[in-house]
Amino acid sequence: MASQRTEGDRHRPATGKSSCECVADHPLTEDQLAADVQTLAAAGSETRYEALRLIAGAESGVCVCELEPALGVSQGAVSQALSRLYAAGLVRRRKEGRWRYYTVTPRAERLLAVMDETRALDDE
Amino acid sequence: MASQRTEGDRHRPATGKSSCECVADHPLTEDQLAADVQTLAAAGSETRYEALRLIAGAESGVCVCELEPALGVSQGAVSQALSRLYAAGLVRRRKEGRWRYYTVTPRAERLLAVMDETRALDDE
DNA sequence: TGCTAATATTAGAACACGCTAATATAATTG
DNA sequence: CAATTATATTAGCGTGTTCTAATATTAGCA
Repeated sequence: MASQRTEGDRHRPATGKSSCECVADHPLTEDQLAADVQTLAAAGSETRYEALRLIAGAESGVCVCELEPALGVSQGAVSQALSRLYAAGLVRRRKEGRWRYYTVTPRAERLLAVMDETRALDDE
Repeated sequence: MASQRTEGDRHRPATGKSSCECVADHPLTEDQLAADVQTLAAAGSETRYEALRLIAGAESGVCVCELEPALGVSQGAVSQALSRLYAAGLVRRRKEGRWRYYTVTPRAERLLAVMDETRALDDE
C-alpha cells in the first residue's frame, strides 16, 4: 500500500523532518543501525578486508608483523586497521608475550561466509 | 605453522614487496576482493544502510520520493545513494511510468539477514 | 505542444579516511 | 639496568566521500 500511488499522492518536498510516514519503519534501533554500519564500514576497505581474510584463513591467530608484508602498508597502518576491526567486533585480540594475536569473531566468519556464498548470485 | 614463532624468526622490515610469504594466501582473486569491498563499503554508510533496510522492508519496491523524507537528506543525495547501492549489486531498479522502483537483491537480503542473526553474538 | 512531476547528474564545499613518518608504550633479553 | 622487539598512538597530508543546490533528463498529462 505504501508503494501504491494515486492521483492525489504528490511528491512532498523535503521538509527536513525525517518522520517517515510513507514506508514501513524498519525495526532497528538507532544503536543497532549505527553498530551495523560501523561493522560494514570497517569491513569495507581494501586493507581491512584483506586483513580480515588473512586472519580468518589462519588456524590460530595472526600477529601484526605477519600481516604487514602481506598487506603492503606500514606497521602503523596495519595496527590502525586491526584496531578498527576490533572496535567493530570483527576480530579479537589475544596477548601472548611480546606479540598480539588476532582471530576473527563468529560474526566476521558468518559475514565472510555470506560474501562467499552470494558471490555467484550474479544479480540475475 | 605460519603463526609459530621461534628464536630465529625475526620481524622483517616492510620491503614494499607484498608477496605474502608468511601467511596462507587467501583464495580470492583481486577482482573478487575488490567487488566484496565495494559491496561492503556501499552498505557501510548510515544513509545507504538505512535506505537498504527500508527497501528490504517494503513488499514490492520503493521509489526515490518515498525514501527522501525517511532518510532526511536531499533528493539528489538519495539518488546518489541508490546509484551506489545499485553499482554494488545490492539493489535492482525497475522503471514504471514516471517512477523508478528499487528492490533488494538476494545478496543484500542475505547480508541483512546475517547482520540480524549475528547481532546477538555479543562477541562473547 | 507546453507543463509538471520524478529522477539523475553535476559542481563545489565541508568533512572523513587512510596512509606515512615519527614517537610512545610495553614486554623480553643480555 | 640498557637495548631490542612488537605494537600502539599521534600529527599531518593527500584524497575520497557525501552532502546541498542547481541543472538536466525523462515521462505523463492538459
